[in-house]
Amino acid sequence: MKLIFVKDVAAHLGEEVTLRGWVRNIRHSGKLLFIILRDGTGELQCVAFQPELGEEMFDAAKRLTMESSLIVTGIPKPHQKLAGTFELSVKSVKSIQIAEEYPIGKKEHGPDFLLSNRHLWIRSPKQWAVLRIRHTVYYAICDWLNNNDFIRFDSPILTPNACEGSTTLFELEYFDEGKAYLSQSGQLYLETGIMSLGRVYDFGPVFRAERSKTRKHLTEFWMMDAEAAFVEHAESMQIQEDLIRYVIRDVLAKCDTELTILERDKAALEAADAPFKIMTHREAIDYLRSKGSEITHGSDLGAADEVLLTEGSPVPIFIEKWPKEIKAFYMKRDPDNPDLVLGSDLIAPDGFGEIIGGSQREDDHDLLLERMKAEKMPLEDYQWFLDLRKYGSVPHSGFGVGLERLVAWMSGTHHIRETIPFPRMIYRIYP
RNA sequence: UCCGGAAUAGCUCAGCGGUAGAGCGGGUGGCUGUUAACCACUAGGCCGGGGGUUCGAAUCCCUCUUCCGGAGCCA
Repeated sequence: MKLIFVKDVAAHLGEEVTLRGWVRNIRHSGKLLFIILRDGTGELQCVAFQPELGEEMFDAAKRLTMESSLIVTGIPKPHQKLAGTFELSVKSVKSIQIAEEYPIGKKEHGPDFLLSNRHLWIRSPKQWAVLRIRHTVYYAICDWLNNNDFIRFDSPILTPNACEGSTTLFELEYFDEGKAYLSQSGQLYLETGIMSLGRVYDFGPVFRAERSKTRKHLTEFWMMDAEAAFVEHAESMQIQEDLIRYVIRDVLAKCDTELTILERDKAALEAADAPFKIMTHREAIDYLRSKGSEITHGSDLGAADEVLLTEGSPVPIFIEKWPKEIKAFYMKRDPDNPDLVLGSDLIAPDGFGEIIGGSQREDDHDLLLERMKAEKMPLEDYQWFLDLRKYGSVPHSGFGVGLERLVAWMSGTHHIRETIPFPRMIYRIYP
């Protein structure tokens, strides 16, 4: 009994093999029975013929229901109807458990029902495909960083203070130390890491207690923050572009089946693997106004503006040099214009929105202190951060990639809630 | 938090003043090539909760609850 996975059937044609998995669907027509088996690596049609299986085993196999678990032995052969694919000629079927009436049917379902059944929904082909793309994107990011001298430097999730001070944090009691908060970004800690390791990154869940209710927001999401010493603004954007283009190529190379299941336009992804556009914030506003937007200079881009801006652009667009008022305290002033900061947002095509936020950091102690005072930040909580500007300060830059948004773009998934196994949103914490 | 929309069978929906419907899923039977298989039969309902209007309400009005979509904030 040779145990194999569905993905490997092509290598075992004509040879008796055993597979284990679940029933995606089952059909029978008299003495013929078709079981669509899935095992995590793929799907395989298993064909059982009553005279070959014997009446007893055939009748037992007919009692399998959708999502029943089973062990099936047979011989892989070319599919009789679909050229280029394979099917299993069944010798024996053994059920492990007969599934009860499965809640998720073959017809469409509403999002509320599916999210309430997320623990089962993840078995569906599109969810399977998205989660596999998530895996590929995650490791592509790590691969690129590891190959470009970045060292993994895990930042804490429990923190004594806010990173940027702007967004609402989840708060909890921390023994006798008072309040602690769930991290919304590991960035400030990463800035300490570069003074030891040169280039560092972290990758983990971060938390925002904002009452955001859009297809681009979760309260718990995964972010990769990278930070590099001696890297200035323009070089940082180049690093971001190289990283994202590597992810695109890796997803195209490894996830062809998944992209097909999701009906993702692969040519559009291929086209995105080209030099990214760079616009200043001022240029972006001018462009948007020329296209009919009501946006004014000095304002942040709304969701509709992001769509309008990237319309017709095959590649993502960097928006750089933002007004200092609407960006975080730690961003470095533009030496050519003190009203601007050397920050950039990377906007993905097709309305998938901002996938990276990055900037060169303020490395001058006094300018940083002045900015923190202006923001009325509790300075005693940030002495360690200010220390970095006292002991060998260097120019440095960093950026944060939102994993789910990147996966949404790669997979062509409209709503970010499908790009993480168990999405956390303001009105949903189950399952 | 604000602005829209929705709630009817397990699921997706139709019905929009006059006896509660379909498809899928479930059950029973039929079929040797099915692809969300097909065919026949069958079970399954406090029409989201509360209040009103009416001879009569799933249907009209008020209210509450829940969910969805969008905005803002951001990745």
